[in-house]
Parts: sequence; structure tokens; C-alpha cells
Amino acid sequence: EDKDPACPSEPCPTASATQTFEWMRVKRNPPKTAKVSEYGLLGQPNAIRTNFTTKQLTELEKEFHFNKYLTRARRVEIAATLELNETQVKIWFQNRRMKQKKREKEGLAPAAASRAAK
Amino acid sequence: VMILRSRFLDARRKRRNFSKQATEILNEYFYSHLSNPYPSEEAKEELAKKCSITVSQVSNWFGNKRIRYKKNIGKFQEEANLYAAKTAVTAAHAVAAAVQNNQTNSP
DNA sequence: CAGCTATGATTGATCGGCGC
DNA sequence: CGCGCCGATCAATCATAGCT
Repeated sequence: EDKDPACPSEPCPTASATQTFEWMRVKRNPPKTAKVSEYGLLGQPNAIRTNFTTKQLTELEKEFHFNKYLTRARRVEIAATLELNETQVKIWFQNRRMKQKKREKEGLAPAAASRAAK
Repeated sequence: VMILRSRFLDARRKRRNFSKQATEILNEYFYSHLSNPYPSEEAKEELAKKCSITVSQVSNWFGNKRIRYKKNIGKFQEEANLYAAKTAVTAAHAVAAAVQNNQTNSP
């Protein structure tokens, strides 16, 4: 069960046409950041990317500089204050930590590169 | 809801296109690994060095390339054939073999 | 110079794997 | 068994580069 699902017996409809591999078929499930209660009908939740306001981002950023990690209590507090789900706050911190790490990495690479170049 | 897009003009968003050679190298890798265009961290570092760009930029390039390719495969068909012909590699098998850490065939 | 497309970067959110 | 985190990726969008 660890081999490609397609390779041998393939009709190959259009001659040399590049086949459609699995990664091209991958589809992400829509965000479940919903608050279904607001719709009566389980209609479409917030099946879209939430756009945080400048105010929310400023507040999250401030909290991040205070603590890179959140406690359950803090998360609940912030979510309520910014009118976001606890999940959104949690995710924001995780993405923020990754961003921080990426910046640190990009910040040291050049230094090592210039040293090596010298 | 006003346009809260106050992205304060991300100064960092001053983009510059990559050099022709860099794009050439990235495309060669992409199309020679079309069955699984997901370079490992090591491969990304090597590509970054060859292209004189950062690893993050290599990641961004592959991320954008994969999404845009599958969004409209037809639009890239010409490009795909071009690089496919230019690079006759057993990459697809190499990738499968790598996952298996076992070699069953050699060029 | 306007208009449209190509492309690099950003980011909220998902996916699979880990550890507890 | 579920939860938070990590690392990678997705997917939509932003803003600019570049060609017509």
C-alpha cells in the first residue's frame, strides 16, 4: 500500500500529455471557523479566510511580545476581547511563532554568508 | 466595513523577479519532478544556492508554482513539454525510491 | 500612459506527525 | 482519545514588475 496508484496499465489518452498526479488533485477542506448559530440554516459558515482588523492584529502582536505562548485562560480572554474564536487566536500564535523563527533564521543566514564570503 | 487593508505598505513587499537562470533552474527541478514537486529541505538549500536566493524564496516559488500549475494545467502544458524534453531524468523513480530508502533500479 | 497578465510575498487556516 | 505545537503546505489575495 505504499506504491503509486497509477503507473502500469494507463490508457494514456492524449499521447505524451503529462498525467495528473495526486498532488494536483489535493483539495483542502474549507475553514470551519464558523459560528453556525448566526445562520439558522447550517448554510455556509465562514468558508473563507478571515481578515483580521488592524486593531485585532495590534492587540495580538502586543500579547505576543509579552508571551510567545498562550495559557488557556489568556486565550479565552483575548478571544473574547477581540471577538475571535479561541482557535483563531491559537492559530494566530502558532503562525506568529513560525514567522518569528523564519525571520531569525533569515536574519542569521546573511551574517554567516558574509563571513564565508570573506 | 472599510478597507482595513492598512498594510502600511509593507516595505518588504518590494518584489524583484528572479534572474532568468534562477527561474530556469527552478523550472527544471519542478518539471523533472512533476510527479512529486516537493523538494526536501536539503534540496531547497541546494536550489537556493544555485539560484542565489533564500530557502524561503525557493519554498515560495514551489508553493506558487504548484498551486498555479494545478489551477490551470493547460496553461503550463507548453512549458511542461519544453522542460520535459530538456531534462530526461529518472527523477520520478528516484523520488519513489527515496521514500523507500531502497533501490530497485539504476540508470 | 493605460490595461492586463505574470509573479514574489504574505497569511489565515488545513494536514499529518509527535508528545503528553 | 483528544489537545496543542511544529513544519510544511494550501489557497486566496496583495502589490508590483513587465509586456502589449
